[in-house]
Amino acid sequence: MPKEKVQKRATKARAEKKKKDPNAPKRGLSAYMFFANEQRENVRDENPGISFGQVGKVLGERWKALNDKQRAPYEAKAAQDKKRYEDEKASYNAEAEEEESS
DNA sequence: CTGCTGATTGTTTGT
DNA sequence: ACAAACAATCAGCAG
Repeated sequence: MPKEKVQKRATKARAEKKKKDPNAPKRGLSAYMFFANEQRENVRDENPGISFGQVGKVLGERWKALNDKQRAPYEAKAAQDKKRYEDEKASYNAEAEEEESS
């Protein structure tokens, strides 16, 4: 039984308001982002002139259409991107510590 | 120790 | 510049 995850997001609105972190270490991207970067061209190429709504949906379908192996490269990228985020977090931690020290 | 939540990431298109 | 569908994420916090 999947837990009803009511994901309510408002994009930038959150970053603008809700002040949580001093330097906000923004996490890394997600497999979808890398996958979209490659597929977006392919999808639009097969669906010339389709609107964002169609592309977005079709894109998602294709994403899952891939096997774990196909997503592997994207997940791998996501993993690497996450590492990048780790660096931000590191700086964020250092800064937070410094601030505390100060 | 475990799980939940929130914030975030990038694409497309349109105004 | 931002809004939403599309999907992943996953880090930090709390009981």
